[in-house]
Amino acid sequence: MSIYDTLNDMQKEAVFHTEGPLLILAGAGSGKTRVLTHRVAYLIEEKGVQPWNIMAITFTNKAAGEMKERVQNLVGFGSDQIWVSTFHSSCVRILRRYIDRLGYENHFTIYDTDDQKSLMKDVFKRLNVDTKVYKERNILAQISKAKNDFISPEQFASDNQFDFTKKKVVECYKLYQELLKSNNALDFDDLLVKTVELFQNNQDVLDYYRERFKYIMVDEYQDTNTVQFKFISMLAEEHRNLCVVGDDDQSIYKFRGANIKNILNFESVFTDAHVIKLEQNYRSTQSILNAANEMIKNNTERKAKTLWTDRGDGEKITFKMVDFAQQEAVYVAESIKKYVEEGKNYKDCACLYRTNAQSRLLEESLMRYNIPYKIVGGVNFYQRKEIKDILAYLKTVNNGVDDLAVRRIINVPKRGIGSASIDKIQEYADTNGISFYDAARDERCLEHIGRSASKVKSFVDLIQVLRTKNEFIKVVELIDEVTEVTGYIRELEADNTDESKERIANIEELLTKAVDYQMKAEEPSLNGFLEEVALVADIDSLDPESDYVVLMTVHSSKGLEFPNVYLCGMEDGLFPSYMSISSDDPLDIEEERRLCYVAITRAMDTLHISCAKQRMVRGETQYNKMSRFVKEIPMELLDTGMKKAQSPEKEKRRITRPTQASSARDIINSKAFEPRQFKVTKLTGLEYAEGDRVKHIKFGEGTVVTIVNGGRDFEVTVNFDKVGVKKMFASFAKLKKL
DNA sequence: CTCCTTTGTCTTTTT
DNA sequence: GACAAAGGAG
Repeated sequence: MSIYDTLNDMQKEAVFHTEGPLLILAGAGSGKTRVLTHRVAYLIEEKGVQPWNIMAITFTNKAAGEMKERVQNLVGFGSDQIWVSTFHSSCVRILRRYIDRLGYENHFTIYDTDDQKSLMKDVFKRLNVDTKVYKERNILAQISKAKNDFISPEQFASDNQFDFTKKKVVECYKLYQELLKSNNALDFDDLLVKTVELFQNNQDVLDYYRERFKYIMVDEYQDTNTVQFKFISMLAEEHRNLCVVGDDDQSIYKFRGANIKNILNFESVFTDAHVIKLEQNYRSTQSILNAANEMIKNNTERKAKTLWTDRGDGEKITFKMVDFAQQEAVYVAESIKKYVEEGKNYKDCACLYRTNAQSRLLEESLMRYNIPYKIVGGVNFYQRKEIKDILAYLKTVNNGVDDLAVRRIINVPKRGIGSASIDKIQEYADTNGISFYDAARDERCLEHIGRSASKVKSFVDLIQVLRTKNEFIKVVELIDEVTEVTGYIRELEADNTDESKERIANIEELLTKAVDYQMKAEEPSLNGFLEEVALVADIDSLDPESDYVVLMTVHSSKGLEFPNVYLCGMEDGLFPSYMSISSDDPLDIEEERRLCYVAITRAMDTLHISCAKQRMVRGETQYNKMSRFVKEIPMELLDTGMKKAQSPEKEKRRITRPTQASSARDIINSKAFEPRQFKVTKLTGLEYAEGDRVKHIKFGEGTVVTIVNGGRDFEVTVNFDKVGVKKMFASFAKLKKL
């Protein structure tokens, strides 16, 4: 009996095939992580491969951590020598050692999206770009696309030399790169690009890593882009032991430059590649798989596969259509409540949606029902103002070359250094070819700026003191020092609002993370901390120990599984998104369908699909049809909740019931559970009485005729001047007394 | 220089 | 509808 006996035949084949290129087409839930971990174990224990000769690349830090842990359980000895990490952190590790060969300093900083945007703003200013014509986001997207395809600014220029619309973009790309370099910074895409450049120009470095990584494995291969492909194929070229695992049906990151051809054409690039399909699913019921299979069949660009399981049919998929988006949220909350009352756990439930904006309604509803929840994604912890401010201080202390960071905090908290002074310092820096911080330190520069000079001086002194201290103290203490000396915390405390309290809590959270880092890291350093912080995704913070419902986008849910899944907002225009419907490229819809496939296959036991006829999007009401994807699921797999109705008469009634009333009822019901801490207008005691003049948002002004206490809510009858008598629920009508 | 109001953009998804 | 950026008043 060996550890490999638990694998099925196909999985075994994948594990035992260790030499040469291997493509594993692993359907959702087919145990690909098991295969990967067992393969690592097999390499070490049966093939005598040294652990440090193995590299495994995953998509998220979380996946990397999980894989490490599972390998550890299988192998035990030496597993910490295996290089298990994401593309980005692998590259950072390599670049920290060798990037000086490309003329950067080894302690470079990593720019996130916000930093990129500010830098691009700077570029626009310097190039006199009309912000009415060009958008930072748009230009950055084009640059990112170029980088993902490994196109340098020069190449990009010559590719587009006859395209006048691209002329500005070309200039921006060039200057953007120059500024990044002078700030000693790399953006996310650069991490890959620079590593590949490093390999191309330094044979010795490439040889070193080729020798080191004799066996390479890549997870989520369908989401790799061209640079990433270059990166791994360069590394694997000599030993050719490249094993990639992926599912073309789960390729959902085209917008980020993922090249689905990497997986579809793997066999034509590596002609001797062995291909293995894993189609047995160990996660979901057959009903769920059937739904997923039937839907994904509608895609043209895919390698045919059909998932199956021996788990049995299981329950049908519930489908619920409601009138208003609010009701959908209530429905989900009630359903979760029932689920938990059956003795099950919150943490087994997940609410998935297409866009982050949808989380709000769900959040409010879950709150009312006292259901613990956690939102993944949205505004990333590290994107919050206070966190970015503190980190900018740390960056400035660590590396005064990052102009963005310095400019961000030179007047935070306010110390009387306005934009005029900042501009002057920048000007001085530019003309003398030095960094912003060095300019601020320069006596001669300060002469130009008059009154604020002393203030700039004291800022510089502050940083210098922190720098000196940094030599002796830990990261945690440095953060404490920063928040203390600058008066950052004091200012927030003085504010004493809910918001400022939350900010302080966030800063404390950052301190916890720093302590965490301090204990975990082999050689803790300020630089190391900043680096780790730059590469974490929100999904990495999911804690399997605590019991809460998880809310996230379908994108974030990739690679996860939950016994009970709610798929919300299944409406045409939302999912599939309006963008993909109106696109002239039919492949855009296919990408959405794959996304939907990912969503459905997250579910293990039960899946609930819901949609609303009416919903507010971007401040305007939208009326959407049920998603076309739902229609692609065979009816017999769906439980619409209609069956129990005995007579067709009854059926008809529930459909034609006035929408306002039913929606009001749901909202009232939801309020019955409302714990005290939430600010919702109390139902007892209306601000108006019979005979009062009131105003309704839609019907205009009118006179209250009667108010009837209907138990949970008041039923108000109003005679409106323009539209006549209307009956409505008080909590829903939101009448204002005049 | 700071604070307040107005205006505009966003919403598709993220390492 | 929410939030950031820009513009104007003090």
